Amino acid sequence: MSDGRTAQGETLLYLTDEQLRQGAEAMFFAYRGFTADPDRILAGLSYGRAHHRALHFIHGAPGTTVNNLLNILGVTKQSLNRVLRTLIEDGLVESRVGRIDKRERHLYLTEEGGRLERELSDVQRARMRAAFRDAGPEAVAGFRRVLEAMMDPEMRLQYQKLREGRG
Amino acid sequence: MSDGRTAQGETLLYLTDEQLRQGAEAMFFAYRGFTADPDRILAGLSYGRAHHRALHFIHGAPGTTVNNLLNILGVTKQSLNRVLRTLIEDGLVESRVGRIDKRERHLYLTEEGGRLERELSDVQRARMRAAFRDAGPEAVAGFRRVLEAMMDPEMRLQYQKLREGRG
DNA sequence: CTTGGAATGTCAACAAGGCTGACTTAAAAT
DNA sequence: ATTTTAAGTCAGCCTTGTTGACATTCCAAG
Repeated sequence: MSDGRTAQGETLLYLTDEQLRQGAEAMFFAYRGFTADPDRILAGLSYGRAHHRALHFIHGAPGTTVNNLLNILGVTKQSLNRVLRTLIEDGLVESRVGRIDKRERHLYLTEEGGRLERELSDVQRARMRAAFRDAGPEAVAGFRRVLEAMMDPEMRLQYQKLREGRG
Repeated sequence: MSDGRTAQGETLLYLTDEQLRQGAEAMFFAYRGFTADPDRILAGLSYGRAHHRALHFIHGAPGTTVNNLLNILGVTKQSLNRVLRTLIEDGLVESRVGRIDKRERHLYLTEEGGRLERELSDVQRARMRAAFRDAGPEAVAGFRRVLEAMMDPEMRLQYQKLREGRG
């Protein structure tokens, strides 16, 4: 309907509205699965998905500033601050004043914060590992190529920067 | 780290913790992109993502019951009811009492509801179409294989049932 | 026919986690 | 000296999820 030349051959068959619709539903259901396991753990503490995301990215880029984290997460500072404050109060995250620029706060996981981050990412990785194993290496390459193409350009930059920063 | 045999060869290289970590981040950033365009439209209308999801699945399975929708969306009936009520009040969704079982309510999009659903899915499909086109058919096949493997088994059943129901 | 259970709807209360707007403090940059 | 930036804070609002309690309607089994 939207481009009117779906029967042109195999090369375009995967771009029919029905295929795109299935892709959207796959994203919806898969994302639910993706977050389900960490969510179960977090429900027992008094934390949520937002805390998990903060722990995840602080773990991945120790010493990151609040502003940098803000850009990665794409939320307001008020929203992030609420989450960050509880994590600092509970001793999961440490906030150090910058040496070069003393306005900045650099964020690090404490030992306890590292433990929770690991617990959360372990269950999430377990599911992803199983999915990757089931689907095979070529499917995984395609999975990543499509997801990267689906990101907003700015988010794609953030994503690539994180990858480079770790190798 | 978690399984200790990452250097065994190419076949397992894609299962390193770092690869899984990147997969998780790709999911996070891509899902943001996936929802960004419909969210922008909804923000102007006093509706949210929950309304979009309801419209989407009613469109895809006209006449579905409330209970069926509940299972697909995975939320409580109270939560769905709040969303559904506003959509019905605003004339976007019609709720018909079942003929065979009069306890059931069958849900249909009105003309206006269909219009909004199309507007939302058009922008979402546009992004997905571009991503699929950039990534290529084989990547798309892999994308779907991995997402399907990532779902909870019950959700995978729902997903497959929806696919069958439409061909 | 009565009763139990299922499907639906509704009310109230609550929490997480988004948002805006206004404002402060400290430090860097101009 | 002034302006801008980074961070934090307070207050209030919205969406969307949750529980729990309860009413209604209706099918089906006893």
